[in-house]
Amino acid sequence: MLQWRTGATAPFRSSESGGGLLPDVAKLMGASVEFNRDSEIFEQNASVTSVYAVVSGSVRFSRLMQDGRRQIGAFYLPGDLFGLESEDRHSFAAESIVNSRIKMTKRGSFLEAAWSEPALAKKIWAETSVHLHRAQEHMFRLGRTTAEERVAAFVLEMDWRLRSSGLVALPMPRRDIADYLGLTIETVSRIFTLLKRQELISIPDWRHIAIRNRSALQQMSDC
Amino acid sequence: MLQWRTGATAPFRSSESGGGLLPDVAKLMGASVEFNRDSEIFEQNASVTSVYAVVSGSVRFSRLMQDGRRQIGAFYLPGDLFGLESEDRHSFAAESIVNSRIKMTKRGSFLEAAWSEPALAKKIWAETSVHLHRAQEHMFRLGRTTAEERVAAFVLEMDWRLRSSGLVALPMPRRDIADYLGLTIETVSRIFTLLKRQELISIPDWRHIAIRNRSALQQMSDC
DNA sequence: CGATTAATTGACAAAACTCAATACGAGTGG
DNA sequence: CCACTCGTATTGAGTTTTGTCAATTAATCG
Repeated sequence: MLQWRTGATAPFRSSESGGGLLPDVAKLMGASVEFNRDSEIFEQNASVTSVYAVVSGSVRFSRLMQDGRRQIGAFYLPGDLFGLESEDRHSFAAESIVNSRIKMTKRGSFLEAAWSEPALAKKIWAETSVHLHRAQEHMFRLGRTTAEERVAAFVLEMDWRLRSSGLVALPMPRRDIADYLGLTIETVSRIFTLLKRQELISIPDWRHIAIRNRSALQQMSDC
Repeated sequence: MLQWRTGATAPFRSSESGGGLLPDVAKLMGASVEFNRDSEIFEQNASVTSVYAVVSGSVRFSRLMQDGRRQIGAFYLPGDLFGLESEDRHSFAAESIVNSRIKMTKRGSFLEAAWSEPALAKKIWAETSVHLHRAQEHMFRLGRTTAEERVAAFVLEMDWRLRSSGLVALPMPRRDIADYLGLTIETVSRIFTLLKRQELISIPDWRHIAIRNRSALQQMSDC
């Protein structure tokens, strides 16, 4: 069976801060572990023990309510560091969406190493700051944009973050997309169909979106 | 004229991480400056120059779209540090909601001091991590909860963060509440009226909310 | 090739939004 | 001190967007 991978086993790279962030940090990470599709990396409310980095595959960072409503706070893709939190407990869970290779290190030793060297301390902080920045962007989307704008932005975000210039191989099912965008799967599906009819995208199969009119998508998603 | 203040001029305190975070950081901050009601502390897209701390008053952290839609990403209240970002440009603006006293320091010197001392570096990171945590909480609210749940959570959040056990003096108008919660002012107003009719709160005047049934509010807002 | 899971489509319902009217309150001037 | 004005909040009526529930279609996996 062909293992599903989101892009190649990419070298570490920070998506927003222009490269060069993670190579140093990567030295602090331990050996990599394979997580199967849909397996839990850490549970919601579990105590924080480790820091993680995605080598290949992809991870959803999600939070569940008692009644089953779920919000995905982020997707972690190859090159992303995650689980780097100062709190004692995770307020979101992390699950591998597909078979994924994840590097792990105990948080304590990771941080001790980090604080001992100013340049590294700065990078750890900058990484957290990037995550904060992304969370704020996403918050903005969830608060103030239409379903159409969210889906358009999602396609562009995935294209950018997976570095898949034009043909996006989505590692996640519609359910995850919906829970990320604060919509239902039905709405996501309808908007995909709409964008297809407007010839902004095409959908060769469920897991691929091809961008056919990038500037129109950008205009639609622009904030 | 009586100046509007959100609680007393409180000593620094970190809301989530149990106190003791900011006293050390406060030493790094410069002199305080008074910002008038509705004045801009930094603009959206402005380059990042400084780090700020609220001494008294309150600040909204907001982002505007071309067509006028606005999302408030956070409210900063006495004791909060803000503007601590690794990016070069602000993607949100910061404006004082009421007359506010703000301490400021150049980011460069602040960070240099921080990195030179591991304990301090750790606190700076932890502070950013707290902001990240709040952003994720808020993201969850915006994505997956009803108007009623958002408003209930808002009242409790303000009560907690302003340490106003039961009688909340809201520093911000309905427009800001709405833009924070991703709703319209009409919806916020209707929900306040609803909560009042259910006797969960009372509204002595526009700027005050009295909590009358805390556990019911908690249940309503609970995630 | 059939069974199972995931995605799409359709019809209808509900939540929140828009636009308009009204009420309230703070501040100002008579 | 009272009346007037202006900004803000509330309330109401009707619309829109998105959600819900059900049926159908398309992939995937034995």
